[in-house]
Amino acid sequence: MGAVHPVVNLDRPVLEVAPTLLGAFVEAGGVRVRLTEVEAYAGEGEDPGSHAHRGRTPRSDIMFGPAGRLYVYFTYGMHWCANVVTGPVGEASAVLLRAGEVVAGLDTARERRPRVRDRDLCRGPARLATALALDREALGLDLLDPSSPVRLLPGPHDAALVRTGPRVGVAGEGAATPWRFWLDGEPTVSPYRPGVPRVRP
DNA sequence: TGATGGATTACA
DNA sequence: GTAATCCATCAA
Repeated sequence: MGAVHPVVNLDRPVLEVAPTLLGAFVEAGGVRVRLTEVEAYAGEGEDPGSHAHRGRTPRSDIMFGPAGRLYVYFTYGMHWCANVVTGPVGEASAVLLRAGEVVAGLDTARERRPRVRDRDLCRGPARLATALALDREALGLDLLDPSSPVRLLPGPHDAALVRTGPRVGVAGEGAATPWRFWLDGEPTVSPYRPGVPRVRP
């Protein structure tokens, strides 16, 4: 069964779910993070920036599964990034956890990310995954299961502070959609960097 | 089977 | 500004 008290109903369109995750907590590896920045990624054919754009593959498979699962992927040969799967089974979508504020387990987070200021501990998707010790081991975990090693917990959400804009690092058609959401005034929100358009020789 | 480039980060 | 550094995906 699903969660007794889901933080939000994740089994809805990703664009509705994504902004409501701001202010919620993710807890893993002894660290709790308050989410300040996320991005929505939709499914097959709808979103050129999505891993599921070209349909179901071994990697994107989990995005087609039930909402509330953790999707972690490896990129640039060294980094892990974490997503929350959303929407009904058969429809691929997920929310990338881009940044947050460490609100518990600060010492542990500092050990995992030495030599950076506290506000930079989770300021970026791969940094957030590192601070929470998320990697392939966490792929597919149920975030709504209270006994899960990685959990999504309700937190105060102020809709008036939500801002939107284009996603970071997404180029091409997918760059036009303002599917990045963040909380205004939060120092932990990552700096914006436009996607580099793919150039053909 | 080989080529390509990435939802990034740290450091010069 | 650019090196680091695997692997999913795709073309053949």
